[in-house]
Amino acid sequence: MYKSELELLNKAQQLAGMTLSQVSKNQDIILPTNLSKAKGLIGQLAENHLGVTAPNAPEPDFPELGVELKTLPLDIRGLPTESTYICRCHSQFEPSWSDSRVWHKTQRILWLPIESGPDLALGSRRFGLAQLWSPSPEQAQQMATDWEELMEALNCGDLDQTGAQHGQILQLRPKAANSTCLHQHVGEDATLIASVPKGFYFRSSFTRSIAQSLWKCF
Amino acid sequence: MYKSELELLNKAQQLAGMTLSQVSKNQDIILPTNLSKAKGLIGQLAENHLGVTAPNAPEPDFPELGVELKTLPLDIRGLPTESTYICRCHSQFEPSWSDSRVWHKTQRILWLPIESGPDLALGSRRFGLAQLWSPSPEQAQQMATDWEELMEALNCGDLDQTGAQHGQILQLRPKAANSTCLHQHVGEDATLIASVPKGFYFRSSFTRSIAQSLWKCF
DNA sequence: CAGGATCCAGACGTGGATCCGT
DNA sequence: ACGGATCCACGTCTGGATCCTG
Repeated sequence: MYKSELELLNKAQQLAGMTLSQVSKNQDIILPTNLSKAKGLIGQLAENHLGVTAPNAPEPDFPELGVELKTLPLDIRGLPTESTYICRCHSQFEPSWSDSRVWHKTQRILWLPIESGPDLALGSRRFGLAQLWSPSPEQAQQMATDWEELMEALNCGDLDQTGAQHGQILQLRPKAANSTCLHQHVGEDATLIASVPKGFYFRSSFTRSIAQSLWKCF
Repeated sequence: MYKSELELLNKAQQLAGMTLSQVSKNQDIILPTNLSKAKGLIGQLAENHLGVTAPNAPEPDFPELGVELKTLPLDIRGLPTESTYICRCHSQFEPSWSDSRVWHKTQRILWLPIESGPDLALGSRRFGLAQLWSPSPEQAQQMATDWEELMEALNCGDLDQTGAQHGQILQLRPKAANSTCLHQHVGEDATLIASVPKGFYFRSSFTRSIAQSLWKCF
């Protein structure tokens, strides 16, 4: 659909200053009073605006450009307070970092800021100025290290070493309908290990540093 | 749910003589004028009547008994005119016939006859007398041979040898939303092969022979 | 009329994230 | 404020088979 990153960026930057009320009206969508029962709504409004064709695919949102779209909720200080979901962790069939889903999803990201906070009515929240981003070489190196350590711990069955405490940039967190869900995976010695399904996330400390590097000039 | 085959059989035989109108009314379901846009309807009415709990599971409909439910449409002569779907063919992770899904689905079948034919209004079609069935030793042997030949051809990439012409009892046929769907599978030398997703079926000639052996005495 | 093509309902899985107790 | 727990939308897959054309 998009022929270049610039075309995509221009389209995304159209949203700057628009409220969720305006954007949802354009799409004939009625906003709920809060996000508790519609946690992915803002991301989907953004996807709709940009014409993402295969929202649920295990590839970047814009496969032809290799670009992934992420909304980035910012509090009144202009900083993210939450971690950012990247993708599921399956632990199997991922031989190396450079073939991993995490890497493919994070090579090139279109960050779309959105005002957030418990006291801010949904309809009046405004989008900010979208920006394209890639990890710096140092960041990419640290992500690789985090990923390899977490994957090795998983594959060895050291579930102790896979908690949300581990990893400097990446962390593993539960990713399931609820804590009763179990996912089986195969350990190094072919034993079966059951645990709650997990996903890779950017730590909120990392998304905070990204927000500062991108928008501190304003 | 059912404690014995006999209990299940009794429940299924309650349907004998009942029309689709009656059965669908009991379930508050409105019949369409024909099956072209609801091809699985009769099977679902039967499942509902018998209280099948996990209709989409890759196991028999009554796991505690190892029994699979199949409706069997019979024309005015009392013979099936169509093949009977068994299960999908994935070609991988199925080391032997006795561990195969085909075998697990066909060891023990509860056949539920239903009147059929293009000139017979849906609502007036009647169920027949349900009967339990297992393949004879000779039939089981032929099914094993068919399965092994088809699976080997698939795994060698000899797609020519996997058409609906092949197999005396079993046959492979397309099983997909449409012919544009592709399924990747891994050949013996780890090459990737793409083809339309396929399913295992009983040939109509085989279901005809079953119908005769079961009901010729009436 | 054999064999390839197709259709629906409902379960399941993935991507979208935020919620909320300690 | 950390980190475990949870919620929605919707695309995909599976099981239910019959349709339909050469």
